[in-house]
Amino acid sequence: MLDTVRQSWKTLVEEELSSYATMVLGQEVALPPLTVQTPPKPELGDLAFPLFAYAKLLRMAPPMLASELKARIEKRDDRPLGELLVAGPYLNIRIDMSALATSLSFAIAKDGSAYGTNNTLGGKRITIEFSCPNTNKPLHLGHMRNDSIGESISAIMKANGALVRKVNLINNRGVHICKSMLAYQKFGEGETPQSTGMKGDHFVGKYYVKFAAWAKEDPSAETQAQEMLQRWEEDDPVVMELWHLMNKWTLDGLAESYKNMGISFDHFYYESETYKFGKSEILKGLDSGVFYREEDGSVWVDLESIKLDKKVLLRKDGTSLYMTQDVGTAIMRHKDWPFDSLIYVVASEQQYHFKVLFHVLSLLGYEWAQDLHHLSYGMVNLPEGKMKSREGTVVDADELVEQLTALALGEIRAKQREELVGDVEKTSSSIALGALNYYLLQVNPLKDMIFNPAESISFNGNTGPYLQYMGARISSMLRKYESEGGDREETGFDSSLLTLGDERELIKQIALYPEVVARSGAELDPSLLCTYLYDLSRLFSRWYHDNPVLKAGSKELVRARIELSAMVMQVLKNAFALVGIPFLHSM
RNA sequence: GCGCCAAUAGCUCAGUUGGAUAGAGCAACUGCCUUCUAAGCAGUAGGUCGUAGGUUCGAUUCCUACUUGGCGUACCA
Repeated sequence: MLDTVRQSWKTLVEEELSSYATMVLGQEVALPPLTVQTPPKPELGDLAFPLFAYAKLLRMAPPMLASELKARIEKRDDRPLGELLVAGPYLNIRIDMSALATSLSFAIAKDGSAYGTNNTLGGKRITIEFSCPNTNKPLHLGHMRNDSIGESISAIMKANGALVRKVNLINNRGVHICKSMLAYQKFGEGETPQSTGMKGDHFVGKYYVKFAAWAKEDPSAETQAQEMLQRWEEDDPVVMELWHLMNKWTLDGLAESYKNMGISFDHFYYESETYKFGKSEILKGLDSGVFYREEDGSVWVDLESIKLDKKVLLRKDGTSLYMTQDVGTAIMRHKDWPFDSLIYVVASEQQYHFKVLFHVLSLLGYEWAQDLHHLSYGMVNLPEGKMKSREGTVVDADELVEQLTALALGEIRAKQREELVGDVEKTSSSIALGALNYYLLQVNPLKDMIFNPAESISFNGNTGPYLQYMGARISSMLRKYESEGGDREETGFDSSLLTLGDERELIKQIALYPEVVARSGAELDPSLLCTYLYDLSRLFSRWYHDNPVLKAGSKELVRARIELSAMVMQVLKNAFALVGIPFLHSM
C-alpha cells in the first residue's frame, strides 16, 4: 500500500527530473536511476529522494536542484496529496497520512487475515523439505532452528501465493541407526518405553549413547554395527523386527514433540523406501555414461570441470550412501507432486553435498534440477562454544519447551492472571512456543547464532512474549470498548483525527507490512518479519502508553484510535502466523 | 593447501540493497503502577563498523589484500 504511494511520487520526480535535465543540457540524456529512501527522522518527511548524482550531472548545487524540482512539481495538478520539502540535497515528501489510513482501514477490513499477502508466486508449486531427524535420538536445538525456519518459510511462501507441500525425510537407515539397535540388543534386557515410562525417542537415544560408551572400550563394536547394516540390507528377519520396533518407538516420540511444537508435514518420506530407487538411478547414469566405475567396483561422478571434485555415488560393495538416497528421494518427489521449486532447509555444513546433488540430477537429465534450492542456515552454538553430545551440552528440544512452559506458567501465577487467561496450560505453552520461535527466527538464517539459555528464558525486551503481550493488550482494549457500548458501525472512522507523530508512524508501519511479506519471501528470510514486528510493537507500545484510547475525549477520537489499534492487531496476527508466534487474546 | 561463510556497543543482533547525527534488546545506573494488563514506558552511559588500500560527490554497505573465527573438502549423515 505504501509502495503505490511511493511509486506515484517517484514517477513524478523522475518525469520532472528528466524534462528539467533535457532543458538545461539541451538534449535528452540517460539519467541514473532514482532511489527512494526513508528520511532518518520523521520531521524530515516520509520519503526522500537524494539528488547528488543529478546535481553533479547538471553542475548545480543539490539544494538548488531540490528547490527547482519542488517548484516544478507543485505546479502540476495531477500530483498526489501530500507536501514537498527541501531538506538540503534531498527532495522529501510528507505523504497524506489521512488518505493512507482510510484506504488501509478499507483494505484490512476487506482482507482480514489475508492482508499483506500477494500473488507473486502465482500458484507455483513449492516443495519444502525440513526437519529430517534420525530415528536414533530425540530432537535437539539444531532441529528446532531447522523446524522454525521450515515452518516459517512454508507459511511465507503461501503468503506470497505459492502452493506449498511440506515434506520430512526420516533418516531411518544406516549404520548410525544400527548402533542404537545393537546397544539395545546387548544391554536392553527387554525394557521398553512403556516399562520405563520414557518417551520413545529419548528411550532409543539412551541406547545410542550407550553404544558410544561401549565402542570406546570394545573396538569390535563398530564392525558389529557394520555387519548389522549388511544384515539389514539383506532383510534379515531378526534385524528387521528390531528395526521396526525401535523405529516406531522413536517416531511416536518425535510425533509427540512435533505436536507440542506446532510442526506438521504434508508428507513423510523414509530413507528406507528411497535408497533402492536411488541405487537404480545411479546405475542408469552409469549406463548412459555420465558416471563411471572404478576398478574396485565403486561408482563415481567426476565434477572437477566445475571445481567440485570427484564424488562416490555407490560403495564398492554396492550399498548406498547419503547421496545415493537423496538422488532417489528427489526424483520420487518430483514424480509424486511435480514441483516448480524444491527448497531444502538444511544446515550450512551441507552446502557441498547439495551442490553435488543438484549437478548429479542434472547429469541424469532431469531439467527440474535447476529448480532445486538449498536454504542453508548457520549453526546454533552455546555461549561456551559448540554443542557436544559427548560433553552432554546438547540442548534437548522437549526439555527446553517444558522449561519455558513452566516459566510462563510461573509468570501467569505470579501476576495472578489465571482468571484473565482462562486456559492457563494452553496459554503457557503458547508463550513458550512464541518465545522460542521468535528467538530462533530473529537471526538471519545464513548466520551462525548463539543460543544463550539465560537469555532465551527471559520474556522481557525484544522477545516473542513482548509481541504477544502487545496483541493481548489490544485485544483486551477492543473487548472493553465493546463492553462499554462502543460501536464501530455507529461511529464512523475519521482518519483525519490521527494527527500525532506516533500515529503517522504507526499508519506507515501498517502500510509497510505487505512489502515485508514480499521481501521475506523473495529472500527466504523470516528475520525480516521479526524485525518488522518488533518495530511495530514498540511504536504501538509507546503510543498507547502516552495516549489514552478509550478515554481519549471525544467519541470520534476514541473511534479513530480504536481503528488504529485494531489495524495494528490484525497485522500482528497476520505476521505472527508467518513466524510461529501464537496470537493470544489475553496473557 | 583449496573452497564457502562471517566479523557493527561488554554480550546477542538490526542496519531501508551506496546517502542525512550507525540503531535495538540484555547487562549497569535513574525515574514512572489509586489512570485502557508494569511480560510495559521514558531517560543516562556505552562505537576507530576486524586492519590496510581502492572505486565514488559520498563506503558499515561494492572491490582487493591481510587478520581472526566457523564450516566443508569421507566408500559418515
